[in-house]
Amino acid sequence: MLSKKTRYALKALVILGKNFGGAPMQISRIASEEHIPKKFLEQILLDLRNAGLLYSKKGAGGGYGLVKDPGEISMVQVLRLTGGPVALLPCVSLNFYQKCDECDNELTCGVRDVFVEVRNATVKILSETSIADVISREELLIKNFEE
Amino acid sequence: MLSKKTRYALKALVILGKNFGGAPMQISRIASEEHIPKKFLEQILLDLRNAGLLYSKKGAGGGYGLVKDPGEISMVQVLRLTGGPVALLPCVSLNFYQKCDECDNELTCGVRDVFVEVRNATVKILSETSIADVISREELLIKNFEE
DNA sequence: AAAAAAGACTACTAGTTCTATATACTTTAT
DNA sequence: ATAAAGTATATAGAACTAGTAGTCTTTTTT
Repeated sequence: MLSKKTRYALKALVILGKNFGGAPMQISRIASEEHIPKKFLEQILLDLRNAGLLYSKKGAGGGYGLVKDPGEISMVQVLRLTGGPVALLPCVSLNFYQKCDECDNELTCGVRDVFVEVRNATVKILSETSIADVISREELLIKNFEE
Repeated sequence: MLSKKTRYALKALVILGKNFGGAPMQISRIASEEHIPKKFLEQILLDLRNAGLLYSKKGAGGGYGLVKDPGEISMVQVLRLTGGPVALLPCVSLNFYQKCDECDNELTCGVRDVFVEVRNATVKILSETSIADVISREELLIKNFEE
């Protein structure tokens, strides 16, 4: 399961993606539109800014905006930034690897082998999907929903 | 990430799968061979027994064994039994569904749409892979490893 | 220059979940 | 009878998560 932090980050990036090119957007606005606790969102956006995904502007009329085009930000990147390992086992994670201490030899572990496959499938989808893709999926869903 | 409970359950089922048809296997033996805390494993095996996957025999010479052929037990079944939702978002889970409270309309949520795809890919792999498959993968890995 | 708007940063707490252990009990084989 | 083994429940400790609070800094507006 993804943490709320990751979920909120994705939601925020989507709304900022829709706003890309416009004036910076305030934390409080994002928080209220997406029903995210404001103080929590502050921390998350700060992380995303420190990671170079967002710029920020202080003072009146300030706020946050995407640095890059939403098409250049992949979902997998967001998951990793916000601390969510993609893999289901630590011994299978590319970015948060940890040896399973109960395992004698992970190279011959059948369970691990299966979860390598799962991770590959997941990473494929999440690395091929950008924030821009999420936005266009959303538009499509809304269109179909209204019919 | 899967819980240790799920990991241990998978490991135990694999070793019991290798033993399928033989005499029941004691908890303490499984625990020591797989480096799993014995008391913790007790609880896990009990759950798997109550779910109908294992039989147990009390008293001297007792222990646990698989009820069904290892080819009939899928990995996804084990994950669900041991409480691990397969999906990365609660609103996407088939067996542990929960509404995302920050979401206005999940039918038009683009983020959710992507994670439905991820879940489908994961469930496909994990439902097509049985304990018997894990065992044969393991044999293959050992063969390749020894070369 | 003052005030207000907005983000930056750090610390903390409450709650939950996970992992593991402890204790007492029941059944079965010898 | 005794020992081997599973059954069942309770509980403790650790780690993590989510969220809150407070203070500081920067920028704009008046």
